[in-house]
Order: sequence, then structure tokens, then C-alpha cells
Amino acid sequence: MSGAQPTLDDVAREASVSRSTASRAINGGERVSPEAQAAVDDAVARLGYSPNRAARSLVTRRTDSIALVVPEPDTLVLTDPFLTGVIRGVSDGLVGADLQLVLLLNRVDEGPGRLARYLASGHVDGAIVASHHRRDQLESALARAQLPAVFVGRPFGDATHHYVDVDNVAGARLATQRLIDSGRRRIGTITGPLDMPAGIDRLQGWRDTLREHGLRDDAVVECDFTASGGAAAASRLLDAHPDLDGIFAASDLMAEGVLRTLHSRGARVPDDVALVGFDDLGIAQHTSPRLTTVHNPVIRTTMAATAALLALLAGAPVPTTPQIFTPTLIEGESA
Amino acid sequence: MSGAQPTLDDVAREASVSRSTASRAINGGERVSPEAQAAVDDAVARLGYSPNRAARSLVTRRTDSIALVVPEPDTLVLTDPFLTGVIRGVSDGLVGADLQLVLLLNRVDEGPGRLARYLASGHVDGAIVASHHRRDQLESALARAQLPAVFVGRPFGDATHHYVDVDNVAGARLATQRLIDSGRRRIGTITGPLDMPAGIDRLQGWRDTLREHGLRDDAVVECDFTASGGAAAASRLLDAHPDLDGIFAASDLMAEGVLRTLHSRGARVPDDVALVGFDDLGIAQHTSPRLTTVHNPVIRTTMAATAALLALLAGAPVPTTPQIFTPTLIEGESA
DNA sequence: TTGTAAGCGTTATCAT
DNA sequence: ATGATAACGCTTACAA
Repeated sequence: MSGAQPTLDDVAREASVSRSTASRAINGGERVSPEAQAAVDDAVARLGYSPNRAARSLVTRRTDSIALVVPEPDTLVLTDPFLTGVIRGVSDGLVGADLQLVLLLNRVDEGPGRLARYLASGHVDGAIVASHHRRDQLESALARAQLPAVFVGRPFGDATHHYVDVDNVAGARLATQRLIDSGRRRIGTITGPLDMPAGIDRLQGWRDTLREHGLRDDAVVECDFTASGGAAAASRLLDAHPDLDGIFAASDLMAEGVLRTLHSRGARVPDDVALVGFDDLGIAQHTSPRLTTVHNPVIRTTMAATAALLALLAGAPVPTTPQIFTPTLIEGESA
Repeated sequence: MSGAQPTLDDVAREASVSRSTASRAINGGERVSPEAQAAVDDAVARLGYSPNRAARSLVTRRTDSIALVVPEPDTLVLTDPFLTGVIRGVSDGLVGADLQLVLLLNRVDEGPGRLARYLASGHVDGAIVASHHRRDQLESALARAQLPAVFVGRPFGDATHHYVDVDNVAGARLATQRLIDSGRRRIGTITGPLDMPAGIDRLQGWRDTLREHGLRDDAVVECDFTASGGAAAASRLLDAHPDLDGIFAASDLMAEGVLRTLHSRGARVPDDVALVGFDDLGIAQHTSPRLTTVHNPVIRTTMAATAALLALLAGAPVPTTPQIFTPTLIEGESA
């Protein structure tokens, strides 16, 4: 009933070795005799010892924690299953790593200063950045702080940052091609935020595909990855281009909104207007009709980002060429 | 371009005061002359000084971090918008508190040991527990560790734990009453996991209301708060009780699944079967028909939990009577 | 292989 | 109000 945590000295005493030997035994056991190792292991178990992170950090100059940064200025996007997938992926990628996962969310309507300052202050050893926007200044902040970081999704700047991504252009091509294959010739798109690489790239893939087929690429409405945004955007898109027979929504959440708008206008899906989404993070199977979409391997992507960060932290040579995952088309009933 | 973080000594030197004075000035400024205070503030700003958390922790014996614990054994529930709301609420509740938010997720198929050990090891000053299950042993672990903690949702054990909750019984009564008011007399329910208080209480509220009206309360299928689970549960429920004219689903995610099953069976909603859900976390507005549901103020609840934890950490007297929020009925088109 | 000893950057105690 | 000085618990030369 001592209440107080046992210290390394307690362990050393219990194991009848010096504090340094105990320390060595606990940290991998270099230059420790089998007997000493066993005695220390025993003492640790008996005492329920757990190293004091603060003391360790103070001398190792590492914090043994990494930040998951979500610099999302828009509250709504947190409803996005994407974030949940990212959290799950990072968490899973950390198994056995004994690193704390510190969550760094932007407060609503807050500038980029706080996050940048925090990251520059040496409170974490590294960072994974998700939902990165052009104006969030995270790239420069991370570079200045020289903090090991991996972006989930291609960053904007020069090629100095590590990142992992899904091939959004290819995914959008898949979606658009699917619409063309089902006979559509007048295809519009509802984009993600165009200050995010995912938004930009998916628009690009849509445009490239249409042009290659000699089709018009002027039916575009910028949106925000939310369902209600998607519904509103669909109204504007259909008002401006009543002849549309296909729509590519750059996220399933937006596609859900599009579906509502189409229903309320009495347009049949896919008979009147075919629809393809993007993400496949649980929404697509629950819409009616089920959404044809592009599978975005978020968890795999994020686990890869975590692995890359761990490698960086371990000082391993990490290739600067990013890891890019290939999305696949998921057939539904909407196209 | 020194790269290294400035230390308190640097600040003291820059401000021409002793290290102790600098420290006092930085920590609230007790017994510091205005001149000294100004000089230190200046130096801090010029140097971009940020205290070394590890060194501070070592002496204060606080870690300045709290854990958000999600001991969810079931991967799927992480798709639940509930978790997103919790994260947002805790994060928002932490504004200005200068506390790190450490995310502690259960790994899939993992026992409760790791989380309990972590919490007992003094790595965090306190914890907020969400998505608590009966067998996750968190209550005893937290009690043993004497770690300040606040549960989001009533815990199982005796009244020793602090918690914040929504009145799930009242919410379920609201939902059930709504079905009765619309003329339904044969009402079933699809429950949440019955090893979770939210699952238990919502079942209770449904049952109480039916009994008070002299209606049968035997049409029950236990489920898991997921959409696909809800769809399957609805099939079983309707097979066993073909005469049902109303269903209370204990979460919107499950209600979404129920809706699919009803559609596929050609049952009209609400004409043939009326449906009320629970949560109103963004799903309800996107179904067709829009779901009638019970608003669960997750963000407010979670912010209150965070505030309570902060008070506990500050040593403030926190009443042991829990804060209970009242849910409200949200009209949709499904009942 | 082991132990001794010197810090890591901060707060807290206690004179002044 | 201020400034020495002693912890806090750990890792890591360096010596043995």
C-alpha cells in the first residue's frame, strides 16, 4: 500500500544490482549478464515497476510521444469517417512501439499558430498530419522545427516532406471511367475543398478522363466533403447543367447529399443520373441505392504513414519517394 | 540558428534575473516584481521559450496530460459518430488548459490489461472514459490506481466514480412515447450492447413506457450499435413478431440498418412500421425517410466530463452527484 | 559485465 | 522580492 510508484532504485535494490545495471537490463539488456537480467526482470514484475517517462525524457531528449495533427478548420469534417479511419490506423500502427499518441485538433475558428507552436516546442518526437490544408502553414512549421513528420496525403510544397497517399487521380479516373462505361456522356463533378490535395487530385482525374474521351469538363461545383454541402452543391450543379446524366462526387459523404437532392427532384438513380462516390468508409453500403464508389484504403495508408514515422524516429533511412496506394472500384447500384 | 531549445537559464540570463525568479514569473508570477515580470515575459517572447515538460513533470509529479480512454473491444463501433463527438468534446473542453490529450484505444481483440496497466503507471494525471463496457475492468483499475477519472456514461460499480451522462432512460421513453402517440400498439426494440449502460438504460426506458401503457414488451433483439447489426437484428425481430407496427432502435446507426431491412421487405416507413432512433449525430437527417430520433448531446456531455476532470485535477471540490443531460426528441419522417 | 558519478531542466525550500 | 541550492528519476560516459 505504498501508493508511490516504485523507482529504478527500488528495482535495483530488489534485484541486488546497481541502478545502471537495472537500467541497462530494462532497456534491451546490452552488456547485462543473464543472471542480472533475470533478477531485474523479476524485480520489475514483483514491484510492478514502470519507468518514469519524464525522467527518461529529460535525459534521452526524446518524449516518446508523437502527435496526430488534424488541422481541420472546419468543424464539420470531423463527422467524416475518414478521421476515424486515420485514428484507427495510427493507433494500430503503433502496436508495440511504446509511444504515446497525442491528439492535436484545431479548435474551431482558430488560426494555425497554436498547432505550429506546439509542434515547434519539442513536446513530441514526431508528427503525422492528416486533413492538411494549404493555408494551415504546417509544412513550414514542421520544416522549421525540423520535426520528423509524415503527411497522410501529398503536401503542397517541394518534395522535402515525407508522405503516404492514395492515388487520388487514379481513383477519380476509375470513377469517371465507370460512368463513361455505363454510357454516360454528360458528366459533372462535385469536388472536395480545392485547398486540399485530395480535392485537387480527384478533380484532376475526373477532368483528364473526360478530355481523353472528348467529353466536356465544365460541370464542376466546388464543395467541402460534407453531406449537406453535397446536397446543396448538387442543386447548383443540376440547375446549371440540367442535361447531366452522370455525377462523380469526390467523397461518399457528399454523394449521400447528392442522392438526397436527386431523390427530392424525382430523378432516378442510376436511370436518370448515375452517381459514383469516393471513399468506401462505411457509408456507401448504407445508401439506397447502394453507392458505387472507389475504395480508399485509409487504414492501410495511415498505418504505412505511422510505420514511416517510426522508421524516421529510429534513424532508419527512409526513402523520400512516397508510398502511394492504389484505390479500387467498388460496384454498387448507383452507376 | 541554434536548433536547441532555449532553457530557463537562457531566459533568466536574457532577463538578467535568477533562474528562480524566471520560473516564478513564468508560473503565474507570485512574488515577482512588475519589472522582473516584464523582463521575463520579454525574454520568453524573444527567445521563443517553451518550458520543458519532462523537467517540469519530474519535479511537480504531474504529467500535464490526460487520457481519453476508448476501451472498445469491437472495431466497428469506431465507425460510430459517437466517438468523433467525444473527441471533439474533450478537445474543446481542454481549451486553455495546456494539457496534452493522449488517446488510448483498445487494440482489436486485446484484453483490458494494457490500458489498465498504462493508466496505473502514472503516465497521465487523469482519464476520461468513453464507450465503457462491463468487462473492461477499467473501473477497478482506475480505483486501484487512484487516478482521477470521469466516465462519459454511468459506470457499473458503486457510486465512487465520477461521471456525466445523458438520461438514456428518459430518452428511450421519449422515443417510445412518440411511437405510442402516433398510434402504434405493437412496438419492438433493437437494443445496444447490454454490457454497456447506454444499452441497458435505453432498453429500460422502452420497457417502462410500454408497461405503463399496458403494452407488450417482449419484442426485443439485442444488437451492437452498428448499421449492419441493426439490419440483421431487424430481420430477426420482424420474423419473430410479424405484427410489429413500431420499432425503437437504440442508435441511429442501427436504425439505418433497420430502414434497409424494412425497405428490402417492402414495408413502408412510417405507414407500415414506424421507426425512432437515438443519437442525432448527423445520420438521422440523411436517411430516407429522415429519421425521427432522440438528440444525444454528446459534445456538451463530453465537455462537461472534461470540465469535471479539470476540476478534480485542480483539487476543486467536485460533487459526487453526476451531471445528467436531458435528451430531446427530434421530429423526422419515420414516425 | 558492473558500478560510480555526472548531468538532463525544472520547481520548491529556505535563507537573505 | 530574490537567489542559491537541493531534489525529481533516469540514462550514459567512464572507470574498474
